[in-house]
Amino acid sequence: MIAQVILNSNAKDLDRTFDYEIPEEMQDKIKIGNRVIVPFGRRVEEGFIVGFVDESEFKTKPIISFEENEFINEEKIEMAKWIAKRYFANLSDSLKLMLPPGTTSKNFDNRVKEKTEKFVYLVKTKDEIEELILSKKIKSEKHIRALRFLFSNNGIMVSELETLTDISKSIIKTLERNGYLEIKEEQIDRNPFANRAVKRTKKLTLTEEQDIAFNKIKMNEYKEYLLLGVTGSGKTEIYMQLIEENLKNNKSSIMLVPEISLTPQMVDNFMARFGEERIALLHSKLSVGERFDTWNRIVRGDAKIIIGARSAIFAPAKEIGLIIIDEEHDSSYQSEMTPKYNAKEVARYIANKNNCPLVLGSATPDMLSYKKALEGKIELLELTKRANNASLPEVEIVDLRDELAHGNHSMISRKLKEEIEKNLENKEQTLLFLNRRGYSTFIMCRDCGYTVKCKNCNITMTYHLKQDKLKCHYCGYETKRVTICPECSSTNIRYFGTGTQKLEQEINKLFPSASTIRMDIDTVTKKNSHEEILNKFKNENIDILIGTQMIVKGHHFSNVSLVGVIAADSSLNIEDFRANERTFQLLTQVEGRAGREKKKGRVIVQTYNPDSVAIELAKEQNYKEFYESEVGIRKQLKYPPFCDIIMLSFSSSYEQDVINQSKKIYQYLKKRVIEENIGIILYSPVPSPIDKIKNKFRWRIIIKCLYEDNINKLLQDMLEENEIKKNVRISIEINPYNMM
DNA sequence: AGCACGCCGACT
DNA sequence: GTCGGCGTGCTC
Repeated sequence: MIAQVILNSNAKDLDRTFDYEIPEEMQDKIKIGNRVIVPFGRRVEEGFIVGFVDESEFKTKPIISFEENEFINEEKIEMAKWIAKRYFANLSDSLKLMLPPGTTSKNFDNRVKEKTEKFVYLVKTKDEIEELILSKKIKSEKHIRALRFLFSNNGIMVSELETLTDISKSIIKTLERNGYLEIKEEQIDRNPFANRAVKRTKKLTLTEEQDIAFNKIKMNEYKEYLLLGVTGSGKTEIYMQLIEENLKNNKSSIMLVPEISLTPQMVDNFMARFGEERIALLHSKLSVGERFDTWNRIVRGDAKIIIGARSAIFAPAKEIGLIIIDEEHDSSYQSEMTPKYNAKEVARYIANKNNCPLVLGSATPDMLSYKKALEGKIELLELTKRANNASLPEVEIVDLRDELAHGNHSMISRKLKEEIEKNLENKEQTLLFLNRRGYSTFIMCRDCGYTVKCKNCNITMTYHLKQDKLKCHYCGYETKRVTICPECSSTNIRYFGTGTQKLEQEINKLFPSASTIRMDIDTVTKKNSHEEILNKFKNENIDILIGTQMIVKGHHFSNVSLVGVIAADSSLNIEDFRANERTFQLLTQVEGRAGREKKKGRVIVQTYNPDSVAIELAKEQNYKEFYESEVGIRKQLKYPPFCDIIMLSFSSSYEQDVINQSKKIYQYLKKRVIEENIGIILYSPVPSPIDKIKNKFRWRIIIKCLYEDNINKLLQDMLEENEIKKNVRISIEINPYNMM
């Protein structure tokens, strides 16, 4: 017997099986999915057995060693093949999705131990690291890249030495030897959800609407449901009771939530209902060791309730009986890293194979989901009332053009100012939402129009007040503040646009006695500070919380009675066909934060486009009407939900190579499309909206079509039949959310 | 992806 | 003469 092995490598040339002889003593023990060590050329590689054949046309070498792997079986291999094909990824990369992240490595001895206790701190600030790199003391590109990667977590890297790759280890050791960084070992508890004592709760009585929805969902049958419910309508209670139902059948449930709403508050709810020991929580802040432990609890069947972000869909659950996707419209379900899979599509695949229901929940569904619901392909379940009888908040739209006309040039309209004052008087809390971080979003010379751009990326740099620096939000590059225009030497430099930092400053000036706290990526960095900020806001009764996206998802603030949206237009003016949809979704979410308990909430939405349909309809959370108004445009312009968008992205350090490569591919596609009369809309290659990021030039080809087997075949052929220059990277994404 | 082979220039 | 640059090709 011969074993077919997929090597643990992401090289394109190695994306196929290699045959190996099975030594006598392994014959009856070795199985599909086993992790093996094999000789390869004159080195040794790690891989996984994906099949057996009787004989091989190659002269085979024997497997060196094998190890049981509970996470991979024939089903998982089949799923990995499906993913590799559908999303144009390596089989090896797709297979890795089925393993706890960070547990594959070149060296067997490096693998994670079940309990990891020692952590390594590399104590240096990001500034010091950049300085070090600039000083040219470290010459190797590899070392620099590794350093940047290791320190991407805001200067302090926390990791378990055991889990680092050999290369990283040796780099760290070398750097330490030369005194460039310090290593400290310490034992800490890094899981924000560990050891939380929560009082157990019992299930609530469902409202009539909830009860109807709940009873329509049938277990043990593959079917898709769309739970459309206004914010605060009690979708979570339905999820919990479905999970309870599924537990009675002794089956596992997977619930996906956007990473950002995987908050301690939400988790407490589930732990209080089901008990910590039955829940497996998968989120990005878990260390490799913790993740490994959690996967083992799942594979052993100890934890039958799996809650996590996108990648939790690959958890090794035993007998899946229910999949829930909360906030199903959220962009985080589309992976931007290879394999660029969509968790909703994967969930559908898994639900189908396991013959179980798939429940999609949202107040503002993806237009495709709602279209399918209207067509009867998904069963629509509706919740139109808020569960605790709270009324929807009172929303007022303020026209900022009016403010300007009345000489108010500040970010806070007179109405919003008035309402904040009222709240301060009544000792109620206020939430201010602005979808931009930093201080000023761009810096321009008033005399010649010069704007400061990042030297690595073709975008404007954002000014950050606290560090007094300009930052690139794409690559993290920082530079000093510009006081003299490098083009015309003028000192008439102006800072335009506003971010959360400036807003905070302005609020402090306007309301000197009010206490404020800011939450955005710049203040949420360490493992717990997300929760710390929210706790502080709640417990210390801070008057005003200022923040970006992250304050709007899933939080429940009982004393917040006023929400201010500083600039509703910021998501309206982006160059993306989803601009209206995003604005509607965001506003609906934000408005849902106001007055979720007894008090009636007030929302002030500031905008320069008060007539925008998205803004107007979000006021009443009128999803259906919004859908009706938007669907016509989508149909006319051939956008989702009427067709799929395929984005072929080309990037390279050499501009001419990207251009030539994209043109060559375009010619190939055009020829095939004409010759074979394939019904797609193929656009010529153009530079991406941000045409340079991290010193890589970026071009793209957009295709509009229904993504079916023949299109997949066309693109697979394209990759196979065209010689692609080594320095050019091609990536294919189906229905990307980020079109920049 | 590694790693060796091999073909050319440069240098103790 | 040999050391070392990186283009090419192969790994079951």
